[in-house]
Amino acid sequence: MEPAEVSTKRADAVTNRARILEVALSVFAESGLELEMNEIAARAHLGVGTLYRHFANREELLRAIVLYAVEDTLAQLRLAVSTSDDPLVSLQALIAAGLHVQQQYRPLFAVICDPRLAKLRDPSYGQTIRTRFREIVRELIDYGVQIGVFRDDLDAEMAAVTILGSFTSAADLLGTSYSLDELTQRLSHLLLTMLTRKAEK
Amino acid sequence: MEPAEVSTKRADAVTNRARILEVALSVFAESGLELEMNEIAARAHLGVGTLYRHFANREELLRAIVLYAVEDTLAQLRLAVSTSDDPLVSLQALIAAGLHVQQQYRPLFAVICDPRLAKLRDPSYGQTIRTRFREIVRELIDYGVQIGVFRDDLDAEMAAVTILGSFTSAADLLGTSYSLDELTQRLSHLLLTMLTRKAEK
Amino acid sequence: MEPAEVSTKRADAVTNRARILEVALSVFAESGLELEMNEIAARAHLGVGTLYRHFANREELLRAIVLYAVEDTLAQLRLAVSTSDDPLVSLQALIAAGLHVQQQYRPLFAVICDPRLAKLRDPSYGQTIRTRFREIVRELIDYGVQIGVFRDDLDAEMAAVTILGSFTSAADLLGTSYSLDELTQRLSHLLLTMLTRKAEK
Amino acid sequence: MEPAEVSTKRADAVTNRARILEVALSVFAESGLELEMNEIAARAHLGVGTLYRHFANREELLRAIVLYAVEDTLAQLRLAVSTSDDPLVSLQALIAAGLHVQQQYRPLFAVICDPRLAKLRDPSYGQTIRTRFREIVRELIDYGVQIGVFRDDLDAEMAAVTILGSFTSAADLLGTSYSLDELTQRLSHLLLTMLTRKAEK
DNA sequence: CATGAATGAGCTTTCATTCAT
DNA sequence: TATGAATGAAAGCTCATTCAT
Repeated sequence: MEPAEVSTKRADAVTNRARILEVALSVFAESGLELEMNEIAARAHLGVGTLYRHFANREELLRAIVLYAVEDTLAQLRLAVSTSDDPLVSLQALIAAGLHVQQQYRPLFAVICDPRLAKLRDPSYGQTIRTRFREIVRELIDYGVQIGVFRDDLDAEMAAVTILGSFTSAADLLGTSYSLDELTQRLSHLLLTMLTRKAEK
Repeated sequence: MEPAEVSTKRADAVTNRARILEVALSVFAESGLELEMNEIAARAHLGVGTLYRHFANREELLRAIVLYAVEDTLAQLRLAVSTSDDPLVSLQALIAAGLHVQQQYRPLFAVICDPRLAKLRDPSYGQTIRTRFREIVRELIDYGVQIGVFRDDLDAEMAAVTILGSFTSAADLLGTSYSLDELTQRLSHLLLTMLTRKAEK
Repeated sequence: MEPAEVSTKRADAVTNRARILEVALSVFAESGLELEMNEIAARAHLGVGTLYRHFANREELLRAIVLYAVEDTLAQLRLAVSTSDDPLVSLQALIAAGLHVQQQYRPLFAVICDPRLAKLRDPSYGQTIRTRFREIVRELIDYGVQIGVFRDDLDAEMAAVTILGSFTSAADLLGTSYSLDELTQRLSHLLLTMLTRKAEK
Repeated sequence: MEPAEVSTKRADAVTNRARILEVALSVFAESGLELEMNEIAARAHLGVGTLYRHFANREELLRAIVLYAVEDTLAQLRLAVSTSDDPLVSLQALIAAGLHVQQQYRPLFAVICDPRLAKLRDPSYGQTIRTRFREIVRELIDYGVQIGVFRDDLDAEMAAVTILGSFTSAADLLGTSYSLDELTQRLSHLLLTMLTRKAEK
């Protein structure tokens, strides 16, 4: 059925790195930085030696995992933001993406501020990541303020940080009680309410 | 032989448990769930054997640490909230306490959603903690809405979650760039702005 | 019978380092630099963990072994040389000691010129050892020449090297065919013959 | 299909075996018995699989290396000895060859007495090698004594062993301080001095 | 045949836990 | 009762060997 299945071994070799990373990401989602090489090998139906052929050691694999998860998350958030010209629509998409990504890479955000991450990358790496996350949301807010959809009395940087934090805390504190859709609905509603200046008097 | 000595030893034992916990908390703040029994014993100037006299095993010590940190955090947040009848003042105090506690027990919040925590307690424990955190903030919001200080179009539960999340994310994403005071000022201003319905037009 | 046997555990702790070194030396004599931590632990009737309590890692243990064997060998050779004022007697004692030490620390001399030794010690270490070995024999020769017992037309440095080499090669090439005593007798006779100028004509 | 191609392949195969052995010898000269199959394959620009086509396993390769080095060394020593009818000239040539071969196959002599070598060959092999080395030098001495060039009061067997040992120890103990030529000059001078009975008084 | 990716036994090292002192 | 040396299960990593391509 699948033409990729024809050449079993050499083709596998090419895709094995991707397979390992895929498995490693899911193990990471369960165990965080404490993932075990043996477990990844077993789950990928590979010998440990094969793991070490693709990633020289545990650290390098962790680096690859974090890099992948961070970049993928950033990509998902950016994509969500760019789906529409309407900041309100973009925000909703961002929230959906933000909550979704919490499920996908559960321990990622815990790891971003983990002191052990510093050992994996140069110290500036964490700082850079944080800035990149903030900037995505911040640009959306700035744009929304600029075209008059969001209120103009916001500390955009802090608002971006609060929004990002709401993804994690909504998933953590309410994720077991409500569905992802419900959370998305309610968080969208709340953030839209607070970010827009309702017509009053 | 001398009863005075016995009671002294008892007193030492009590003191020891407190000292261990104190030391363990500071080790926890540095290393998270990966803390080592030997390090704690050494820093408490005790033999490991003595450690095991107070905590049957590593798990129990971790449970005690998390319990202590959680209860202390809840107490600090509750105290902050109860400092004033004015929800605006309470909110500011809550934010200051929330940010402060992030520094004090850095890895605690990362750990609350750590899959390994589930092994430490019965599954309902995490749920209970989450509810207790939410309720503190939620009551403040409800009260503020009730007396007309906060806007009445809020999803109080979700707002509570967002506020709690903003503590962690502000500390994580901006903690290295700004002082605790600055963060407190700016986050207070932002949240007050968004939670109150500004008189307009 | 043995009073040392009374206090079983704590006394052992004190002597354990010596026990490990003793076992390690005999394993070293069999396997050279390739000795295995597990084997040493097993032969010393200790858990591996105990090994690592006394020697931080394999390298440190190897360093200790080589240091011990080298110093012990040097001491044995020096002691032998200093047994008598008569260079002829000293030489015989040196030869006996040199052959004996070949049995005791078989792979030691192979290791002294092993490139891996350089990783254990600073590069100058090997050079220093070699000089110290040479000097012991050289001083004996110089003294013997000085008091007219050895012939005066010798390259003392090279003669020292040749004598040292004869210990290893005699043990290697003839050690399986003759007893240590026989080798000592014959090598002594040969070297005395060659180092002294027989009255002739 | 084409016989020409077959023979080409055959020729390649033969060349390959020689190339592998050549590479293996140089790796052996650097790393001794610890040589790695991958490194040899890489340095020979071959896949490991091809290595295993020529040598069934690591042991067999080691056997081939040692066999080659030993036979080559024996051949070089024999050739040196047979260059002249004059034992004095032969001895000088032997010394030059002996020191040269130390550089060429540095770890070979260390390995000859390595306990692990015993596993590579039947126990008699080492014995046989040792005898063959000894006999080369011994015959030279016997001949020299016979024609009155060397003194007649020598234990020829032990003298042979001492001469062989001087090659290794001169290379080990002085090889880093002097050139090969210098060592050859000085060792020749020393051994000639000691082996000949100087005309005196 | 040549290849080199895959394999896994085996080695070093760590650290929670025990127990003789 | 406090101590910390001893323990060994378990984790990371290497490298000789196999086998599908």
